[in-house]
Amino acid sequence: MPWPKEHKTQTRDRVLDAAASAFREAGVTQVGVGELMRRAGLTHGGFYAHFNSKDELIAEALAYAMEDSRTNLDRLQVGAAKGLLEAANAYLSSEHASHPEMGCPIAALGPELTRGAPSVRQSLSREIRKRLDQLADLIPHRISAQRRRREAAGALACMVGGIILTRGMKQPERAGFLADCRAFLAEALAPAE
Amino acid sequence: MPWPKEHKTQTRDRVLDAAASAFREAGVTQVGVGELMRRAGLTHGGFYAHFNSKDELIAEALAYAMEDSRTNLDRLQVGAAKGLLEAANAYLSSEHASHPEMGCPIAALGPELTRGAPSVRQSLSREIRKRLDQLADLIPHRISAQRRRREAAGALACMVGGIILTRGMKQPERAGFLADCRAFLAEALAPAE
DNA sequence: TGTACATCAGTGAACGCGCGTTCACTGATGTAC
DNA sequence: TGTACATCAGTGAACGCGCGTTCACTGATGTAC
Repeated sequence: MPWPKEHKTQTRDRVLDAAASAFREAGVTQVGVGELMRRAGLTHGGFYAHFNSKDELIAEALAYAMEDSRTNLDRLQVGAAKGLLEAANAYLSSEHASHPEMGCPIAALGPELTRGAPSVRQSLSREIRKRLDQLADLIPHRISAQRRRREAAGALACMVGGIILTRGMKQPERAGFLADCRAFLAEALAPAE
Repeated sequence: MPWPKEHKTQTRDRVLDAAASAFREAGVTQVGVGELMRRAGLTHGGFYAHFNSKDELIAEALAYAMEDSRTNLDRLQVGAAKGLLEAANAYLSSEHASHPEMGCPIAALGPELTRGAPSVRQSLSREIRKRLDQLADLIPHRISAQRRRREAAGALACMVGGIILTRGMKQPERAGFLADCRAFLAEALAPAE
């Protein structure tokens, strides 16, 4: 083993990290393999020593970005989410709206990923299910499972749609719209918790 | 005037119509000028007699698609929307989820358009504002304007996010998730109307 | 009514460019002696 | 300790391809006589 054993893994992770950011920032189709390798400090030719195809990278970068965005959103409320509404409030923040490259990949790339390769769609559906389960788990377990599932669905839809719409608006309107989304959810989720 | 005066307008509309469908189906970056002209029964070279650039077409196709999707969604509930909840139910339908090419362009292309040219972003923000106003207008006017605005915001976020998430899921899970979103909104909007 | 003409919608070759992928290679590394 | 070596992570030229855009042209059309 002529190289330190972790060396290749570390390089691969650097590419994955660069991809997760760049994709969320500029879109999956707009960012090329060459650009990603450059961001990772390498040249384009080495890419295929780490991934079989760009599609394989996209599928993996999605899972990586989901984990990354969860960490970043948790940090926004200093400490892990105590409830569904707190998680939604951190998600529906101006910080999140203005930093897609650190945020939720479903909001940044959802529709584009839906049109992607089967492996990408597979990864997307798994990540959505995971996120829904995580959110449902933030609701007190004395509430019925059916109701928890429904509230998680409605809240996640509102969160993803809210951030996407905010990013489509001009600056002065954004904060008010986000506040409206948060207030809407606060009222919708109030009776259940 | 060697050609019928409406001839050029009609051709232009055919390109616009083809673009509105193709973009929503496959994404703005994935559909080329050549493909669009082919769908309109023409060759690629003629494109620039009708539009200054692909970006200009995208901006116009967005407005065209918004109008088209409103017509299609109205048809889903046979006759115009009587209230915000009815509009949301038509929007959060399996038909809409499985036919992006006829549906809401924000759900199909939102994030991609946000990264587009200034003219595209301009068009997007105008269309979002318009849609919000239309939805707020579906709420009885005895309700305060502030509350109507808030409910329109929350509902549209939930609608857009709901369809995007549904499209990211595998087939067996979709119907249940859509039903959850509709039930969530039915409860959230109930007290206000 | 029939013909010559000016208009201009649409054609298709060509442009420079960047994409994803392949592959023969280079050269930094840890190991063996 | 010092040197020769095998390994393999990373390099960069090359591939075929499709993109958005330009432009000299063709040919269908309504009009003028």
